This record gives sequence, structure tokens and C-alpha cells, in this order.
Amino acid sequence: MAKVTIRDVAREAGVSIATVSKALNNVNVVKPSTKQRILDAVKKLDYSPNLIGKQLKSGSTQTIGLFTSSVTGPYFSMLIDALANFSEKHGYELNVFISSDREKIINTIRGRLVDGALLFDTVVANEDIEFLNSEHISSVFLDRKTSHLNTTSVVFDSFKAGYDITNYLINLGHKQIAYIAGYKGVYDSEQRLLGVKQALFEHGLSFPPYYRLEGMFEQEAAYNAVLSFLRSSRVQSYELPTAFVAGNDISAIGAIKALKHEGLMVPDDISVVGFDDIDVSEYFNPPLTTIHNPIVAQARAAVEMLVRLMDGEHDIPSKVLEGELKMRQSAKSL
Amino acid sequence: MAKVTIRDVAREAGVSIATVSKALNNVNVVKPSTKQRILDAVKKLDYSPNLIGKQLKSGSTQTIGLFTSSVTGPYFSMLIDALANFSEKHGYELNVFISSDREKIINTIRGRLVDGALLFDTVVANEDIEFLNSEHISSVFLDRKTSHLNTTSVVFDSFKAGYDITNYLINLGHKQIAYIAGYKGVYDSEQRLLGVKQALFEHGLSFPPYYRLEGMFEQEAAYNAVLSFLRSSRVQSYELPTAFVAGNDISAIGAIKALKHEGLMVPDDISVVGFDDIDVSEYFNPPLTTIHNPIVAQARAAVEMLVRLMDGEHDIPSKVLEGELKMRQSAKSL
DNA sequence: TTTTTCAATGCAAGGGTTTTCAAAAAACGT
DNA sequence: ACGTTTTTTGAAAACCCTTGCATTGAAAAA
Repeated sequence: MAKVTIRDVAREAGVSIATVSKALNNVNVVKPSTKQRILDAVKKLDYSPNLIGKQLKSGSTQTIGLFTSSVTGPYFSMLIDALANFSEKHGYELNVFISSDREKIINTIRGRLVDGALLFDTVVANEDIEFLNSEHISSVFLDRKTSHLNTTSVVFDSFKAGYDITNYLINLGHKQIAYIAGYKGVYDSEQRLLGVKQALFEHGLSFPPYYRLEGMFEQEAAYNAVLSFLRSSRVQSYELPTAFVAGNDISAIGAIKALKHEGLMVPDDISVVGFDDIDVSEYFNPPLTTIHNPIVAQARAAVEMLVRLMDGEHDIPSKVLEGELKMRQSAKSL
Repeated sequence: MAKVTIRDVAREAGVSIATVSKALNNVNVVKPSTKQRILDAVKKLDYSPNLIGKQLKSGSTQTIGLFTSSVTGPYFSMLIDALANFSEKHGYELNVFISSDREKIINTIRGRLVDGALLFDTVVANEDIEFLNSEHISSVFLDRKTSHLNTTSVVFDSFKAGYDITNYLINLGHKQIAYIAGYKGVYDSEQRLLGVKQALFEHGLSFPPYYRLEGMFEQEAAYNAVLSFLRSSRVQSYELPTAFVAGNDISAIGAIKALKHEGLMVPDDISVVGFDDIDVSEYFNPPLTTIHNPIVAQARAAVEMLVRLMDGEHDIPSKVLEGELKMRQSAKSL
């Protein structure tokens, strides 16, 4: 089963490889009868073009690369599916690379394996962004504020989200509010916290450093963080918060579980809110009060901007999308 | 910023392109001093090899393609992350293609864009499997029974899982058991149902056709299916089951929500069980009784088998992994 | 018929890399 | 200093495809 190339087809059909190429790509009108002969040869030899040769010659892959460190988690995975759909609509194939290895990522992008790149915050540093930009490689960044960087990105307004939901809690009468952070330094997490602090500040409330727990945006990690917080607060007589703002819904769920485990009822003993409004949030017990994250809109915007970039447009401004408060039952008035 | 090629580096360093290639790939010992000159030139020109050229020449991409119709859902996404990890361990890059377009999938595989392929059940038909096999393209199928097809696959023993959990319900005293199916014809779903029926049969219990609901393996769809079932059962005076076996945990969650909505308590009024044991199952309310699906083991097996295939081994037997019953609180004795 | 026009095809270059094999350079031995 | 061996390097082919331009052949016009 030696691989059959365009030459074999040409020989079989008694034409030149140029003609085969043209016939197969519907270019330069080839005579219907010869085209048929070529198609027959293709069928007979079971030919399938080597896409690598094609890409090398044409200089394009018709592919959008999505670079992420993980596809797990409802937020990620829904966004990715949405990105795949929109990419397809624009005639590109979405190609997901799962890796945290910056060098590898940059190499595959620079190696021209993709025509454009979509990059998650978790995966690149600022210098990489500047680099890609300086190389004129079409790229759009997700969940990462790049306004200072002359690049295009689409971000959820995490600051406002944190601010809004904290105001909501404050209006409910809460004064001691703790935050369960995501991965260290991740943009969304930090912005949400800034929003929380700002709301607190405007109401003359304080945020002691030990009110920042490390939840890693994961259920398990949030669970552990809350558990050890509760224990250490007993030991060190920290004041217990009346509400937790979790960095995302997943960590809110982890937090609630930990609280239950320690005998605290949500929302009766303590309130917990999250961000994203993932699928299960609505059906969780208790249904999660959270800020809805417009995933589909985000995906559409990102792909559209990237396509325009690949089409040669320049200086496309970044886009900021706002969330929406969903009042459900995991937070109640004090 | 014209793209710089290996020729530019060669010129800059005053050597031939052959030497550059060798220096960069650590092959055929290049004299240290020239190598250094080349490295300097690379840095100066900011050269990054064109991976497409490389792939075309070398005939290999060092890439494993994963073909799936979606990355959403805890089962999928966790499995995919695990696959990415194991691929990397074996020196391959995992490349996820999200598409349901069979032709496109087959084309990218045949087009040599990947060295080996991992394919989910949802994505290929039997004829495709036979075709890939006949072309000697390394491929491993996930969640699809292929024992009759002389191909290698790794599957979860869904029949046994269905059988086991149904026996468990029967021992709890249940006699009327309904099933919430996944996508029509999906292997796992059908096998689970067969297991259910087998257990029922062995205890002289029956499974009326209207006990098969269409839940699509999704929360929403399962919710709707259960709702309309409850309504139509009222109209047509179908007998209500005392237990639901949902095709997976996600649809179990959807089902429970629908039941609650209609005023039925789980597990007091009716029992619901699922499959997979996804993250939230344990923390759901009520905690889900389910069959644990060994995702990591599955991923490891799949990648290892694929790598062996790519290394030229033949006739690697398929692997079947067994689940484990997790007794929690969504099912109770009658 | 001869010339013109135009549709259909083929030649050959080129995209960026790796690799074989032979040639050049360096090192060694005497 | 010379021949021999070993280490380093380079020329060119190959991987498979697309495309600009030249060529062919036949139909249209003269």
C-alpha cells in the first residue's frame, strides 16, 4: 500500500500533474471529459492529496490554532466548542493544542502550522504577546487584558463582575467578604478580586489579606482551601466571613461542599457566589448566585476578529464583554 | 518582517543549508565552532524553522490527532486532557480536531496531517474504520466496540456496567426500570441498555418499549425527555417506573431536575442512577449512585496502543476496561 | 485555405526542509 | 613532507503540491 501521489493519478489518467491539480481544485476550467478521466483515476487509485505538500506550496493551512493548557471545566469546554463552530463557519478548521509549554506553543505558531492563533491567558506571557505581534502573526487573546499591548483580545469584564456581585452582597448586608482566587496571576481571577476590593472600599469595608484563599479555579483545590481556612481561622481566631466570593462557579461548588462538610449551611449560615454561570450552576443545590459569562458571544467575537486579522486588517481594537448578575439561592440577606 | 528561512541562516553563518540543518538537529556532529556561528546567526535573524517544510521532508508530524464532535461534558474533557498528557509523555503532540464531518476527518488523517489517530465513537462509521485499517493508518478507537473489525480500540465495558447497576437496583427491590438513552446508536448507550435488559430478563422482569427515553447524553435533553415522559404517562396511563437508569451522569442530573420539577423526590419517590462518576456526581444533591468509569486508565491504554501501532507493531488486541459501582444516595431500596 | 482566437493542457519552478554521498579539510603517523 | 585516516562540510535530490506562462490544437473568422 505505497502511498499514491498526484503523479500516479496523472500517469493513470494520461495527463500532467498540473492538470490533475487543476481538476481537483476546480481551477482554470479543465475539459469535462478529462476531468472525468482524472476523477476516475482518483477513485481507482484511491488517491487522497497530501495536505502537507499542499500547505507548503500554498503557504496556508486554513487552520486556526487554539492554545490552551486544558480543556477541562465547563467554561473552557463550552467556549472551545463554540470557537470550533464559528471557525468552521468562516472556512477554517479549529485545531486545539493542549500544552503549557510556552516554547512549544510559540514554535508551532511560528512554524506556520496554523494561519492564526487563539490563545488563552494561562498559556502565554506578555513577552510572547509582544513577540507574536512583532512577527505579524495573526493572534487573538482570550481572557487576558492586553489593552496596553497593542494587540487584540476579547475579555470578559471581570473587574466589573467582581464589583457588581460584591455590591450585591453588600446590599444584602454582608460586611465580611472573602475571595477564593484562581491560579496565581491569572487575569480573570485578579480582576475579579480587584472589583471585590473596590466595592468594599467604596463602602468603607476592609479586606484583610487572609481573606484571599487559593482555589485554583478548581473544585478540589477550592474545597481544600476553604477547609484549611476554616480550621486555621479557628486556631488563629480570624474572623469568619459572612460571604465567599469564589473566583468561578466550580470553585464556588467546591467551597460549598467544604462548608457543608464543616456543618455550615449555604446560604443560611454563609453565602457563596461565583462567576461564569456554567450549566450546573442553575441546578446545583443550592442554585448558584453568579455572574453570567456570555461564552458564545465571546467565541463569535474572537473568531471574527481573528479572521479579519488573517485577512490583512490591522489594529483591530480589543473587545470587552459584560456579565449579568443571576440572583439565585446561594446568597441571602443577612 | 519577511520570513527568514534556513537559507538566510546559512548565508549569515557562511555555511551551507545542509550544515545548518545538521547543527539544528544535532545530527552528524558539526564542529562546535561552526555550530556556534550558526546558533548566533539563528539568534540574530530570529529564525524559526518552518514546520511544514520539515514535516513534508521527514514524512512525520510527531502528532497524534484526536477526532471528536465536541469537547464539552466532563467525561469527554477529562479524557481529552488525560490523552494530551500521555501523548506528550510519549513525545507526541496531541492535536484535537472538533468536527462531525466524516469526510473532513478522513481527509485530514489520510492527508498525513497526523501520525496517528484517536477517534471517538461519535465521529466515524464502521466503513471508515475498515478503510483506515486497510490503509494501514495507525488508529485507535475510543468507546466503540470493534472486536468484529480487526482494529484496535479501547472501550469501557458498558454492557457489564448496565448489567451491574440494574442488578443493584433489582436487589433494592425495583421492578420497573426505565432507561434514558444517549444519541441514537452510540455504542456506549446501546450497550448499557442491553445490560439493563439482560439483568431484567434474568429476573423475569420486562422492559416495555416506552421505557426507553431519548436523553442524548445531555442534561437539557434528558430533562425534556423525562418531563414529556411523565406527562405522556399520565395521558396514556403508562406505568411509572420506580427507577431510572440514565445513560450517563449528566443525563441523570437532567432527569433528577425534571423529576423535582414535577414534584417527585429522589430517591424517596423514585431512584435515579447514572454512569461515569464525573466530578460533580459525588457532590450533587443527592450524591449520584453510578458506575465509575476509569478515564485515566483508558487514556493511558489508548495512547500506548497507538504509539505501538505507529512504531510498526500490528494486530494489537483491543482492551476492555471495567467500571466500579459507587453506591451513593440517588437510589434507595423500595 | 490561411489566419486569428481561444480553450485546454503541460513545463518547470518553487515552497523549506532533510539526507545521502562525495569532496574538502584537518589530524595523524612516519 | 607525504600519504592515510578521520572529521567536517556542501551539492543536489527528494518530499508533494500549485501556478504562471508557454504551448498545443482546434474552432472561428477571414
